[in-house]
Amino acid sequence: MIRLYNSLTQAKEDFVPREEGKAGIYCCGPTVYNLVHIGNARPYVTFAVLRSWLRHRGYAVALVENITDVDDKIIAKASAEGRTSAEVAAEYTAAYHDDMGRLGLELRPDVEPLATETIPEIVDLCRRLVATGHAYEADGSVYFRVRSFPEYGKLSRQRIEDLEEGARVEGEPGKEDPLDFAVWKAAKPGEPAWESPWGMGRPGWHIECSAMGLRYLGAGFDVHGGGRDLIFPHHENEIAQSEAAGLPFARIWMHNGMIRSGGEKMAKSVGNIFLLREVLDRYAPPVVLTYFLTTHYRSPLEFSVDKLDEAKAAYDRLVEAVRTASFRIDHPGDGEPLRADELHAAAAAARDGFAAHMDDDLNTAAALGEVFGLARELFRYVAAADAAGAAVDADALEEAEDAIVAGLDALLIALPDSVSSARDLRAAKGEQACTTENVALPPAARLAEEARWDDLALLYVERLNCGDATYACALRDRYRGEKDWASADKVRDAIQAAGFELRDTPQGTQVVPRG
RNA sequence: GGCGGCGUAGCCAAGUGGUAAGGCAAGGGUCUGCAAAACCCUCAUUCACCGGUUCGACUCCGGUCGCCGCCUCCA
Repeated sequence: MIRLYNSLTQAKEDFVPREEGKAGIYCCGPTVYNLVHIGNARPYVTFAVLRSWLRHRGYAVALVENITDVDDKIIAKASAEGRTSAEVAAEYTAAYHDDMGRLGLELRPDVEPLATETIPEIVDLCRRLVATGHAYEADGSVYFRVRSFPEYGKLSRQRIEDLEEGARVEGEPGKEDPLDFAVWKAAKPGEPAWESPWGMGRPGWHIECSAMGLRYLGAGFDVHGGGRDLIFPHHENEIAQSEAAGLPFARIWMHNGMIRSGGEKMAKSVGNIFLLREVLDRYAPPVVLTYFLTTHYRSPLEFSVDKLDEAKAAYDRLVEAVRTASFRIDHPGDGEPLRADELHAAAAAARDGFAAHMDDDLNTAAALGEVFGLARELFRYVAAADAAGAAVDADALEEAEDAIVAGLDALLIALPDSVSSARDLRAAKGEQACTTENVALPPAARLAEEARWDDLALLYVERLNCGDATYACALRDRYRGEKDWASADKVRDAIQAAGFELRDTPQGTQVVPRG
C-alpha cells in the first residue's frame, strides 16, 4: 500500500485513488517569463518520480503540468522589451522544454496544457462562481468573494481574521474585501485579451490551475503537487475557486520543500538563483537527479557545488557497481564459483526495502540507501571471490545488478550509455560487429584464442580510434601474462589516450569510458 | 503577530516507542609490476537544550533556544 503525506490533513494517508487502478496528478508548472532555475526543477522531478513509482505499482497514471503563458509578469516583461506577451511566452516555453528536457525525456508530463488554450473553461468557471454568488463583477473584472467560502483557509490553516490583519491593501478599488482575489481581469489597452461576459479580459491570479486540473483530470482528482511556497495563496485559492463552484478539487496535496542557497530560499526576488541550464552544463542529468533524490522531497535542500560533487561521487559508485557486475558476468573466471547465498539474499532484501521505502511517502533517500547497501554487498562478494581465487556466480551478480538498475530506473536516474549498452548487448547475447573499412574482423577473443598476437598488435590502435578497446585489452593481457611491462604499459597509454580508464581484474583488463 | 516546518557524526542524510541506514570526507591496512577500482578497520554510549510519561524515547507530552518557509510574485 502506498502512503502519501497529505498537506490537507497533515498526515500520511493510504493512497486510495478515485478510480481503481488509475491515478491523476496535477503539478503546478512554470509561468513562462524567465529561465527556470534549479528550484523549479524540484517539483518537476518529484512528481515525475511519483508517477514513475505509481506506474511501477501498476497504476495507469496521468501527470498534468500546466504552463501559464498569460500573466502580469509576462506582460510586464513584454512591455519592457517592446515585444508582445505571446512572443515572450513562446520564448520561455521553448527554453523551459529545452532545459527540463535535458533532465530526461521520460520525466516529461503526459499533458502540458497552456493557460491560453483553456480560456473557455476559465470563463465558464468564472461564470459559475458569479451565478452562485461566490464571485462578483466590478469594472470588467471578476473577484472571488473569499468570505462566501466557509472552508477558506483549510489548506494553509489560516483564519480569515488573521489574514485580514496582515493583508496589504490592494490597489483595486472594485474589491468588496481586501482578501478577495481576481479570477478575471479586465484588459488594459495593449494587453492580451479574450472575450467574456464581462468584456475583454484575461484570467486572473490562479484560476488557470483550477480550470486545467479539472479539465484534464476531472473533479475530485487524486494528487495536486507543487512547492510549499504555493500553499498560500495559490493553492488555497485554487481550492476555493473550484469547490465554491461545486467541483471537488484535489484530494491529496503534496508539497515539496524549497531549494535554498546561502541558507535562504532560492528565489528570483532574492537574487540567489542558479539556472537549471547552468547546473546541467556542469553536471550530468543523473547526477542532478541523484542530488535531488538523496533528500526526502518534503525537506529543504541546500544548493551548493559541494553537494553536487557529492552526488556525483555517489552516482559514480552505483555506476561502478553495475560496471563491475557487467564485466564479471561476462568474465566469471574459471573453476567453481564462490557461493553467493548472501548476495542473493541481499538483492532480495534490497528490492523489498526499496519498495517499502518508496511506498512510504516516496522516501527516495532511504530507497537509494538500499541500493547503495546492495552495491556494497556486490563489491564485497567480488572482492571475496578474488581473494579466494574463485570464479564469481554470474547469476547472483546478475540478480544484484538487476536490482540496482531497477532501483535507478524507478527513480529515473539513467545509466551512462556505455553501461546500459553493455547490458543491452548481453541481453541480446550478440557479438559486437567489428568492421574496419567494411571488412568484417574477427572478435578480439578469437584472435587471442588463436594466438594471432601480430594481428592484434597491427590492429589495436586503429580499433581504439573506432572506440573499440577489445583488441588493445587482449593484447595488453598477453603482455602482462609475459610480464612484458614495457609493452603492456605502451598499450595502456594508448588505451588511456583513447579516452578509457583501466581496471585490472583477475580476468583481465576492464576498460571504462572516462568522464 | 498568525500559520507551518526543521534542529541526528567533520559535511550531507534516513529513521520516529525497543536500543542510531546510507553517501561524502578523513586516518590506518589489504590486494596490485605500476596505476585505477574495490575490500577491511576506525569515525554519534548518542540524536539542539530542559523537564515529564514509559520496563524502555532520537522517537510520545510540556517548555526553552536556534534556524527556515508562508502570510506579497515565488517551485
